[in-house]
Amino acid sequence: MPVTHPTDRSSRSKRGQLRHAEILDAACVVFLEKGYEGTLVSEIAARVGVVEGNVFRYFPSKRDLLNAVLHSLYEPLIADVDAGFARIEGFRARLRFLIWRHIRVYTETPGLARLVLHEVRTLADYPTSVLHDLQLRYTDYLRQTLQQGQASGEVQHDTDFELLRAQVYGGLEHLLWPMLFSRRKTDVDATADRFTQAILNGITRPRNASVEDRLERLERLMTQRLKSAR
Amino acid sequence: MPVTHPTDRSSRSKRGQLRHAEILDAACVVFLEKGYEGTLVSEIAARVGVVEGNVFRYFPSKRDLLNAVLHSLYEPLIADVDAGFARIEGFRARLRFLIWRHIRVYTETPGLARLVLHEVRTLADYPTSVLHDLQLRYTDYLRQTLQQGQASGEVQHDTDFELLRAQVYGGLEHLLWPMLFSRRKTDVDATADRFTQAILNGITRPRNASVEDRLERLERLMTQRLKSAR
Amino acid sequence: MPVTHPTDRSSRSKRGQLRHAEILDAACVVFLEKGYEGTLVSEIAARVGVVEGNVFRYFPSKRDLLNAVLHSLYEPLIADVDAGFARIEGFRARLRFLIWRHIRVYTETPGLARLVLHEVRTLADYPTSVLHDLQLRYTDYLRQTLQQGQASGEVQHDTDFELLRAQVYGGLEHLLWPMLFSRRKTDVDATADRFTQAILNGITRPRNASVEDRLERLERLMTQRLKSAR
Amino acid sequence: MPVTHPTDRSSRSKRGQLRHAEILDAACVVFLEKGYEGTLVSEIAARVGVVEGNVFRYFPSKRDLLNAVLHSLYEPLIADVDAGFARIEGFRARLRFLIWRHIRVYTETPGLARLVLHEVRTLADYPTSVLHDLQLRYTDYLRQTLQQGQASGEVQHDTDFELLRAQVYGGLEHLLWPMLFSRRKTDVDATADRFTQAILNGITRPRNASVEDRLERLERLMTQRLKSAR
DNA sequence: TATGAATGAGTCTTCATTCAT
DNA sequence: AATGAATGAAGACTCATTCAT
Repeated sequence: MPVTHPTDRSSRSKRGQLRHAEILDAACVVFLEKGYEGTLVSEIAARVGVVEGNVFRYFPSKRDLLNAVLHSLYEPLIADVDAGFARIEGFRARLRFLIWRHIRVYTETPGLARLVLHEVRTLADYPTSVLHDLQLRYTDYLRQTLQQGQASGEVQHDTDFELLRAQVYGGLEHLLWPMLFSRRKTDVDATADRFTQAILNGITRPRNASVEDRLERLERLMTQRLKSAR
Repeated sequence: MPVTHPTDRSSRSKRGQLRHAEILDAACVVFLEKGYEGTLVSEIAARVGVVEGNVFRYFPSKRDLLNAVLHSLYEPLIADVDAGFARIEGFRARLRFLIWRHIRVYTETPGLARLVLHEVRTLADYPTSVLHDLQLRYTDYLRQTLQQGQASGEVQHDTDFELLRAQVYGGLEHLLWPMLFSRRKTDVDATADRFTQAILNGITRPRNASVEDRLERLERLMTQRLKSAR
Repeated sequence: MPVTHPTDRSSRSKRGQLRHAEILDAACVVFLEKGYEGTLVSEIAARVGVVEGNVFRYFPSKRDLLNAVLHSLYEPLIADVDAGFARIEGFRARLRFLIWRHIRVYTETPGLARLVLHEVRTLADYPTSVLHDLQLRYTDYLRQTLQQGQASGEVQHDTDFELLRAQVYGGLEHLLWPMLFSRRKTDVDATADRFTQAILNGITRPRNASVEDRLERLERLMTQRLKSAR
Repeated sequence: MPVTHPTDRSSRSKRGQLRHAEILDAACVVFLEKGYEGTLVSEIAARVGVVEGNVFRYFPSKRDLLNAVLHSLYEPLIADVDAGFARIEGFRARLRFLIWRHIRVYTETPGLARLVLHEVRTLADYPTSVLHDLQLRYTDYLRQTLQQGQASGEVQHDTDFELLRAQVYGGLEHLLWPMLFSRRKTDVDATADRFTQAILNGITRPRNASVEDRLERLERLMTQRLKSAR
């Protein structure tokens, strides 16, 4: 699954590849910090220590540079999720993992969410963009998890994936957004637990919790009586 | 003999009020379509058919114009929600109403969500902005609804409002976002039902689906017992 | 010496004359405070309580309004200097009066000096302007005073008026300019005395300070001589 | 690998330095001719033959450009005055030199005085500006000269430096101002002589010139008589 | 491969002045 | 005589991108 760029990597010298990476790293930092519009190509260049125009030797446009940055951030993330999937089994555990991992994106790469949601998705050409593909791949693990839950009977059969995806990623986005600006550290595990719980069971009280208890007791009693009566 | 300013509504002629409204309408269209940064004051002016500078007779700055637009969109929305609350009773019905009404915002004012979430909230001064107040007022109905649900015992007592709000509005945002670009009409009622259901009950199958089955069995047993006891 | 304006005064109603004066007064305040460029026609209008465009019914342009303001300020000033001249006699007393009166302009109408020197004289058409005439009339009293001093033998016959005028008004301008921004009150009389002294006698020590000493000695000698001669 | 900015002189190519100088020269001409407000950045650019925005590669703002212009004009001037001071001794000669040199500023750099006095000193931030420093350095030579004159007994001990400075630079400004618009050449030396004379001795006739002569004669006579009488 | 100069199309905002009513 | 809407010509500053060297 090699990363490919419009400019053929093979046609670049060792020095050139280094420069390419330097610019990418610098762009990463600046884009995450300032967003797309707020980022100046000149600042990226200055950070690398090259001249403004030189950036365009490596990336045809600011937008292409952004795409490369997104690519470089998403690929390891997706790989990490993939590894988690290989390690973790069970519908509930996997759902919780996906949520937990996503929260970590917010805490470890603050700015990525903003960049993706508030800057890039706005651009008119989003549906055809590189980012769209990356997001599809990233969210596909949730689709698999849902299917697994349905197969195991833990999840209702008619649960809509689109809706679930919206709930998970949209909900987390709103929940975590304010954190980007607050000083408080987020308790990743606790937040993941609460959120997963809400997704799984909703907010209503199991109305018949005590009913069940009573039923169970009754059944036990009856069964004993019936046995002993025989 | 008070000093009058263009912003004094009282000091504006019929024609002036009309122009004010025209500019506001045009700004509304353009802001919703292109976002804040993407909007040119010159385009708004052109749409109305006046010179660019004339816009500033009515609104001191581009930002003020945006605020006026947001105000003009939110106020009737909030009023409508308020009316709904006066009409509708019961925790479940109200929750469903809030969700249903929010979906209608997306279908009837596509772009508002994007404008609010992807453009304005990004601006550094958001917390002190007019929009922030409007959003607080808008989302407060959900807070009331949650409290009502907890009071009536339908909702778990420890349900976090922040989390619920994130789930509802964040989830709907993600769910409805693609609709802005698709041609399909959204079935507002069906979507509201499904979403409300997900929020209330989560996605897992109710473990106690067989309560009735078991009751039936118990009844059968008891009946037999009584018969045999005779 | 009636003040004449491009718009014939006779063609204006009583109300119109009042408005004319109101605008002039307001303009006076604002021009003195903010300078020419810094003054907005709209602010003048607002101060009067009329609409921006209405100012132009009374004064064809901002520049004309400025001229009228300068006129209204200089005429009484010149009249006052004239009255002083009728009252005061003698070269030295008159020179001191002119200096003293000019210092009062700075203390009583701060802003006029700035307006004249730093704003108006800069304009390319200064030499042909109304202001130029007013300044000529204002400074002519110094010319008369100089001639009087020369006639009485108190002033060197070849003293250049241009130079004297420059020394007096230029020197005072520089001396008093910083005062416009400082909080300290100026001692008008003391300043006038010092300045007049500098103009009259320069800064060097009178070589003949000891004339009286020497006269005294001579008188002593003569007295001794006469005594011994007896 | 330091981050380089256009303002780093070291990071500029030969061509860049040339352009820098070209812009500075053009700005010098236009600022001196039209003043600060009257100067358009676009005109400076046009004069150099570059696009308007390119000016901002070399000078961050119009105001910075002005400062650079003032710097480039004052520094050689101050250096020249300093050299004059090293060459010339004596209170009178130095005062005359300062006046003479200042007149040459007006004849050789017409517009500088206007720029400094009528445009820049007006700006609100003058006291903290580059110009303020330059002016302090420039006028400090007069302060030294005054002290020297007082030390040698040629100048009254209570002469106020503020007043002298005002007389010299304010007087010269007024005196030379009309020259900026006249066609006549100024006789620098003659003007310097006259002005210095006025500053030193004022305008009044040495009332007791003949008195001294007579006294001197008397004293001589008396002394001789006394000697011979013994 | 890199530099740094140059471009050009904005972008919001200001304000004296005119004009229809 | 007054209103207030409308105009139009700036005017400083930005920034992605191109290009000659």
